[in-house]
Amino acid sequence: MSDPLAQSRDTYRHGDLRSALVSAGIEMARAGGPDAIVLREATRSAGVSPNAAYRHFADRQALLIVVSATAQGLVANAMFAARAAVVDSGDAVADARARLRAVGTGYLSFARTEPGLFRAAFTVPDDLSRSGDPSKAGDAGFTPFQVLSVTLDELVEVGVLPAERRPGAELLAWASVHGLGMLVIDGPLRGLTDPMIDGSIARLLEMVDRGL
Amino acid sequence: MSDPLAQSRDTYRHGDLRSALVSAGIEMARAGGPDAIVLREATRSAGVSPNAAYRHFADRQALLIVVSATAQGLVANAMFAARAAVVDSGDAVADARARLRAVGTGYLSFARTEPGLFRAAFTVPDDLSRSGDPSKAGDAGFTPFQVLSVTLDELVEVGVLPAERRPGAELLAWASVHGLGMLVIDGPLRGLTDPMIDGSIARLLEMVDRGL
DNA sequence: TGTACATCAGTGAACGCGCGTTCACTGATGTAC
DNA sequence: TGTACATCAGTGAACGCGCGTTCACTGATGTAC
Repeated sequence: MSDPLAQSRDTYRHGDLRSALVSAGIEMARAGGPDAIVLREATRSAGVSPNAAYRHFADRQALLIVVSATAQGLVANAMFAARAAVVDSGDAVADARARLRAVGTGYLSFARTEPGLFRAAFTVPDDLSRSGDPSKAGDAGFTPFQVLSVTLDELVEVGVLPAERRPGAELLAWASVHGLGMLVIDGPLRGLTDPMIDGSIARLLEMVDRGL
Repeated sequence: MSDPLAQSRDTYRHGDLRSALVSAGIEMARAGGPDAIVLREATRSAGVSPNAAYRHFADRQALLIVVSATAQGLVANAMFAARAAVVDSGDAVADARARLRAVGTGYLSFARTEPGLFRAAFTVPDDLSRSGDPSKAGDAGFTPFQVLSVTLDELVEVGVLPAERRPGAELLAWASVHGLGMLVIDGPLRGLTDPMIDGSIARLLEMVDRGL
């Protein structure tokens, strides 16, 4: 538009096709979850021929994995932001517990406002062995798992969580919150009203706090 | 084979095409989850033309809903059986708690041994308003939700669970266990070894028991 | 008991669809001399 | 500074695929008289 030299080269030498495809994938996932990620559609919205995608991804699955990792980064952002929004009360114990609740709330808010991305993030072939993988980190550089981890560490430091119960505690907290998310966005609890969901979240987080 | 009159009539007047399609759907879901349920494949395995399905189901989605309900019945069976397998110790309190753990264990055993059916059961458009729907009941006539409910009721009767915490307790227990199941079969915890999973299940159920 | 007939569970053929992926290619770019 | 050339990100065309769904139909069955 501004550069007279750049004419029929808009698609040739796209510039950053890889990330354009990932962005398109994210938008498709947002709208319909991981199954809605369509390779051809991604190339279409990048203004490129269908097979151009194969310069950057081995196949559809490869794109899907990157989109999933990116979505995990977005979840991490939401968790991190919710954590950061907890204001210091001066009571270290209360604050640490409030931060754990905030992390859970952030996770579930994300699930509810972006169910498609949530499912894309956590419903794709890939395992915990890579849960520290930087590709899944958000802006702050943490993965969802790591945000939860540091929050639990603080509970130990502050003396709320006995050190011997700390190992593996991520799984317990994560499972509870994740299950509620899945039941609510994709499962049999889909019919719950917002206030009912809010109430359930609060009670669930209480249960985790008490039971950890 | 035995009846000489029944020759070219094997497909004409199939007899019970509807349930043959549901059975085929169950097998497909078993192998690959709800997305693997293919209408044409169901008619193929029933030995019938593709459009014959439309005599019994409005569309693919209608079959899917029935298959999902059937799968929920199978989950209910697993939960009920696990519950029934708890032997009376004479200590009513201990027994009630053991039954809750058994229900959770049964649920997660099902998830692990039949991940495809598990996902078909709980990942399909349908909501809690129908969670008492008989179509989702197993052999004993209970839905998964109902098996959990009666088990929680017993905890109240026995005095373990304060009555004021009873309402909505299903959601808390269900969410925790469901989340672990999803993370393990379909999510980032897929890489966990069986012993690790067993350990997590035990700890999760402890947490629920303590936190409810 | 026998016959006419309505019912309705199945057939056969076709539709439009869009997907993922492969092939041999082209031509703009950056690099070595 | 200019030229030859290798690189490699894109093109264009095609493939095979199987899906869900609709249409007008047929003929076995059960029912009414």
